[in-house]
Amino acid sequence: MHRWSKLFIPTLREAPADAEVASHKFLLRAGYIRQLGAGLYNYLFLATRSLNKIMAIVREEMDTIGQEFYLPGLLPKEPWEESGRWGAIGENMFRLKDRRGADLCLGFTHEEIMTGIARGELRSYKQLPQIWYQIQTKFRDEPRPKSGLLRVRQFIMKDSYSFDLDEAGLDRSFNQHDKVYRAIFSRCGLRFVAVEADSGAMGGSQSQEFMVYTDAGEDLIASCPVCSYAANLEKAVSRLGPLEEMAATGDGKPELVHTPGCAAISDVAAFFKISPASDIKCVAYMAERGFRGEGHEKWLPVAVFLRGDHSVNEAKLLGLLSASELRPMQAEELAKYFRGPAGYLGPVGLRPKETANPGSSPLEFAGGGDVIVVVDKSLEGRQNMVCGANQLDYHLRNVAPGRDFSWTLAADIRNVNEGEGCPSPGCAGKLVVGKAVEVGHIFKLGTKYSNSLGLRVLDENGKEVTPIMGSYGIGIERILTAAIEQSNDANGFWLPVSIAPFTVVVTITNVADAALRATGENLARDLEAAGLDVLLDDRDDRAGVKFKDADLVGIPYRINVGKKASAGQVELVTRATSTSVDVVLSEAVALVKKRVQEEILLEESD
RNA sequence: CGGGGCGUAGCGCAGUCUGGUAGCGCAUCUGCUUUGGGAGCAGAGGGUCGUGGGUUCAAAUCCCUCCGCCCCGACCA
Repeated sequence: MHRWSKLFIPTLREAPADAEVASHKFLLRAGYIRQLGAGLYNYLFLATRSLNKIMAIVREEMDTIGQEFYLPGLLPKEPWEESGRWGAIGENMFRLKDRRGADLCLGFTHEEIMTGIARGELRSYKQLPQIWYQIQTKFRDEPRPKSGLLRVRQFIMKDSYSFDLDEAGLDRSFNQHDKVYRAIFSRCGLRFVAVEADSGAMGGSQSQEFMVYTDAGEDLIASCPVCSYAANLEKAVSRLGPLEEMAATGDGKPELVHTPGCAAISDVAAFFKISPASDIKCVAYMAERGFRGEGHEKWLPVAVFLRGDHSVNEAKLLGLLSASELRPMQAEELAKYFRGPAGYLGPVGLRPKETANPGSSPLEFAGGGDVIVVVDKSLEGRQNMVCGANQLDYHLRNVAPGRDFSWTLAADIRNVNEGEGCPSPGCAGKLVVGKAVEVGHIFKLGTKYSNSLGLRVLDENGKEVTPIMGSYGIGIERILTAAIEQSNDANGFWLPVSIAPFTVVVTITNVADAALRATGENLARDLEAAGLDVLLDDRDDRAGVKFKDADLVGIPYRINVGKKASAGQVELVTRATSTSVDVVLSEAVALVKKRVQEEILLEESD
């Protein structure tokens, strides 16, 4: 039996000053974790119990579709060179040398290693499909660790990898993961949503994230309250409402207008008495293609045009250009490519580069032209717009995209705004945007790794084929942090029974009273015999101290053994609702069991 | 890496501007009282003031170096 008096549960009355988000504060205060360094935490007793329960659920569910492995965290360079990621990943990978000077890294993710195993062993289509997974420590040299366990440099991940013969097989593996992930997060008591996600510059056809809404999260999610549409803002699209075009002036051709001091969109809109939606905003970037090392292309000029009331989504732009990095153009570059200053940039008169291979990825650009001109789709077909004239203090009006200027690419590169129309066909809902934390991600990889590492099997015709892969991740600590973020108050937090370090704490209000003590001991033993995880608070402290601690540390149920015990009664407190009921001592075990059972059923039915 | 902030007892902080005995609350230890919402009284322990250097009779305090941590921006579980 676990006796609080013998355990190391260092609770804090005050949170350390540098903890900002709720989960970070409470994990520290409740004695779950202690910080070792930036993005590095020691997990103490309670955290370890909770994480073990989470991993047990993950394992149980994953075992229904896959096989558990355990790979090294310390990895040689060679597989990463074969895939090209030794150079591509850059600073985010921890690198080291062994005593002989050989390059090694700390495991960041394991596509290369799993694919290497497959390459060495898989020979026939008859051996497919395979789903291999592991629960293992990952190391990432994050540019900025933050928010306690939410973003760290060492964390536990369940990662799995699927190998299939064809697209249909990949669909099955992907859907199996989708189903299993939903079961895992439900059983962990999370209120989550599955959203469409960006698959990044790496290609890949489909990508879905599992998100838990919380202000501590770093992602923005657009979702429709009417239908089931939900997407990461990096990927989200929307339907725009109808717009009234401005009337043309003069002969309807572009007309130069003196607009002194009107550098900002709001100034321009006020000057012309138009809505920002009728103004063309310009954002000028330099884009880097390829990655440092091989195949590196130097900075390319990119001019992005979109509606004045819209903003550029850099993730979409990166994907569109197959670029690895973006930075704003500097003043000399603006002068070179636009011959005009910031605030008065416009598309008219630019010479757009042409794409050498329209529609394919990665895009290549033909010679000729000065700058890659990207136009947001919402500008297509517009009339009589206002834009910068590429000279100080002048704008153009009566500008029609397509008639008065052309472009290299027209695509969706803007951020969705809250209130815009849901993109689902026939849906009239208006999108809402909320912050969320990512707890899982499932991803169709395609043949990137099987190709680069040379994984082939023979199909039924004896022909060599390249298996198609998926990769799938769950952040174990993030399940715990997300659970805390979604269930806390001023006094502490409460975890779902499934992942709480203990299910019930038996609080003996006064251990100096031998009768109370005996009652508490017996009750705790009976609860344990009934299969519950019990913590007996037998500390020689005042009742108030023990109540405060119990409220703090995330245990969902508490039984007070106190003044009514002599009358054969104890008190069952439900932390989530802060409500208590008196219960006859002899019925206490059954009641707790019933509550726990109900909660588990509720979570599993989500 | 760019920008902002911080580093003084286990935790939260004051002291730094204006150099001169290192302090407060909580926690800890001992004793007595108390015992259903972070007890009271009495006593005690605990500090290379992040590091290194400089200025000075004298540095937590002024100057420089380095290190660490937190927050805001580009990455991801």
